[in-house]
Amino acid sequence: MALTRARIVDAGHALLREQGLAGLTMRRVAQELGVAPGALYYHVANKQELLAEVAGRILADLPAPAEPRAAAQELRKALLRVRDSAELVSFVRAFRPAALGAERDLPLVFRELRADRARWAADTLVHFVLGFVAEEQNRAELVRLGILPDDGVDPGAAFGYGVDAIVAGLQPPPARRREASR
Amino acid sequence: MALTRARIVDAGHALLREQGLAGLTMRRVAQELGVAPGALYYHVANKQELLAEVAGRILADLPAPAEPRAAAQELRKALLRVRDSAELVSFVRAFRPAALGAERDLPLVFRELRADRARWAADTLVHFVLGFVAEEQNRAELVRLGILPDDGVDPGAAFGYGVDAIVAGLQPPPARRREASR
DNA sequence: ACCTGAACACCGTTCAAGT
DNA sequence: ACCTGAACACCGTTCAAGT
Repeated sequence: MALTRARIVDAGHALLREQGLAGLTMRRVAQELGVAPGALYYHVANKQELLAEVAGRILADLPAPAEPRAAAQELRKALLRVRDSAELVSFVRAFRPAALGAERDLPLVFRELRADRARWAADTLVHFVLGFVAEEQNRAELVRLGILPDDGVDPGAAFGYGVDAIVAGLQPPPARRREASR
Repeated sequence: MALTRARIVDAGHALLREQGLAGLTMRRVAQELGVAPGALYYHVANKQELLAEVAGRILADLPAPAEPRAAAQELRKALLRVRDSAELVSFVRAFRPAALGAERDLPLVFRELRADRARWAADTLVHFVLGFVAEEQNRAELVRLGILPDDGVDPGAAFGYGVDAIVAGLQPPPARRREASR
């Protein structure tokens, strides 16, 4: 079975899901594929490039956003499927600005709300989601390591509260507001 | 000069400021202090504990928040003084929940706005700030490495836009709203 | 073209031994 | 009590050499 870029990304994706960012090393990817570590560098320039590719996989099958609150919920759901993914996506967003999955189309949704600042509005919501889920996943890792007890609290309610507030605040200014929620 | 916990944290803080998270290693901290790496472990349990202490330093001299928007601006300003600090603070928040600096007092500010959900409201704002600044700092690191060109765009305006929207959305529900901004 | 073997310059952490 | 020296089990990346 030939070593390909796709197989390397698959192995990286699986490793991230199962072991988190600490378990996603070039050497382990190589081991998983039964090749020497150096072999990876024939198909991938460096670890950063692999991480970018894996981040793409995580957001690949996000449904096209129809409404901001649903989009935020879907984004969180996709992130929670893979350990440490919020941190990774934040990192990759820094050099692939907003070209990730259906998150890319979020400004289109906000265009109807406020055509002037659709990009800023979408980024505001996304930054909240990433900040929220990053902390959520960091805590989950600490619980897994036995450093923190599982307090059994579901963060979903706090998340929904934040999303509702932000989407409400992103509506056009109070002066000419029409159908705030729907 | 005796090796103390405080001197170790100082060295870690300096290293983070100057070299970022990648430059903050136990071995470099030891080198900076002229001791063997193992010596650190007599004063600090592990790297994680050192990171938590450094995060405390970063937020130590935040002014007490009087108003949400000012608090968000101050938090961003404090974070931007130290490379990679948003990621670090997010990590530390996961196991020292909201015990960091004056950020701790933010719920008090929101209590006047909506006593019911002061904690969630404060966290919503903080998660946005951390998500925003994390991406901002990740981008800055990539520019420093020459991987990304400096596009010269000031993120301050986008940040202010997001903060304004979120704080507006965090007001009590539209039905009984009084003096939304002041 | 594609991969191996071996190396280089690093990591965090532990621990016997010294003082 | 406090620190050194040396080791252990790792990293990402490079590169001559093989096929």
